[in-house]
Amino acid sequence: MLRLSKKVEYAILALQFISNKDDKFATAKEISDSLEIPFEFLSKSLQTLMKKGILESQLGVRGGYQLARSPNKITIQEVIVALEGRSGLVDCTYKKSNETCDKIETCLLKNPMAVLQNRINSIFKQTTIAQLSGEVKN
Amino acid sequence: MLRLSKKVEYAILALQFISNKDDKFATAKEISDSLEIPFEFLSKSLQTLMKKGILESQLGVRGGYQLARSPNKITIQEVIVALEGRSGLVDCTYKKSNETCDKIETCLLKNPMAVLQNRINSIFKQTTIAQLSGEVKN
DNA sequence: CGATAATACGATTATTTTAGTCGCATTTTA
DNA sequence: TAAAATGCGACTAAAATAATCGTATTATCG
Repeated sequence: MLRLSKKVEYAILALQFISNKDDKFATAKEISDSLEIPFEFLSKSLQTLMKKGILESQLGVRGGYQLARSPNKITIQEVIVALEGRSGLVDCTYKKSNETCDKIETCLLKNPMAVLQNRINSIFKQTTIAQLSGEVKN
Repeated sequence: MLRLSKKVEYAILALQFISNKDDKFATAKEISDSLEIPFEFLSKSLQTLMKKGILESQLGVRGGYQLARSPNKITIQEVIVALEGRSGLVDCTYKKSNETCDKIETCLLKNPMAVLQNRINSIFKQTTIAQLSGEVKN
């Protein structure tokens, strides 16, 4: 509950790892070995991050992944959205406007939850990969 | 992902309902009918909230539930903790101190995530049932 | 050119968590 | 003493998450 999925958790660790390698390419194998993360599982997340423009990949023999931009420009929010799609505290806060729930008129949850959601999102938007590796101040 | 469970969602709605009934007892049946929530499922949550001191119950025929204290003294955080037990963004932020994960020395996730967790918790601690029914300001 | 080391990607399976149900016991009141 | 309620444990169902498998494609190096 209110837990980050392994997909996101692994991805953040991997991004830190890649970030620390700096200019060289990091291979999925190398990352999964170092961090003891299932290779196939990690690979798919890296591929997703690539498609979303967070990572760049190089195919073939000396290939691998590198950050598409500076780690202080990559927020956790982006990583979450990339890997999970948009999500909300309650279903109705991320439903498209046309699929309204049938209790919409009387529901006392949607608006206040949307507010809380925004506050939480803003925490994730403010936190970058670079910050995580350094200290995060409270 | 980062979604409130139905248990918590229903419980919050139920607490709002009970709060609006004021001094009278609200029965689980009444609540589940009004809010269209599965009766048995809701009942268990209400019983848990009772054991945790958020609700008071009266057994027998004219029985039911009422708030154990004013709705502005009941935070969402309490409801979440009551129903889910403590939870964290990543496993290690809620593991007991003795069951440390084997990557503890090199892990770059635990401390920063604990910080984010605290920020999120503080949002939930600041939000009461009374506030939800009124407006929640951003 | 061909072997090898890498990513790309869809399909499938396994595991865990969440949601919901059932049955029966107990309590209280009218 | 019947009826209306909560209390509680065991069970089942469904959904989400995590992990695996198989195979195709791409690029480099010798």
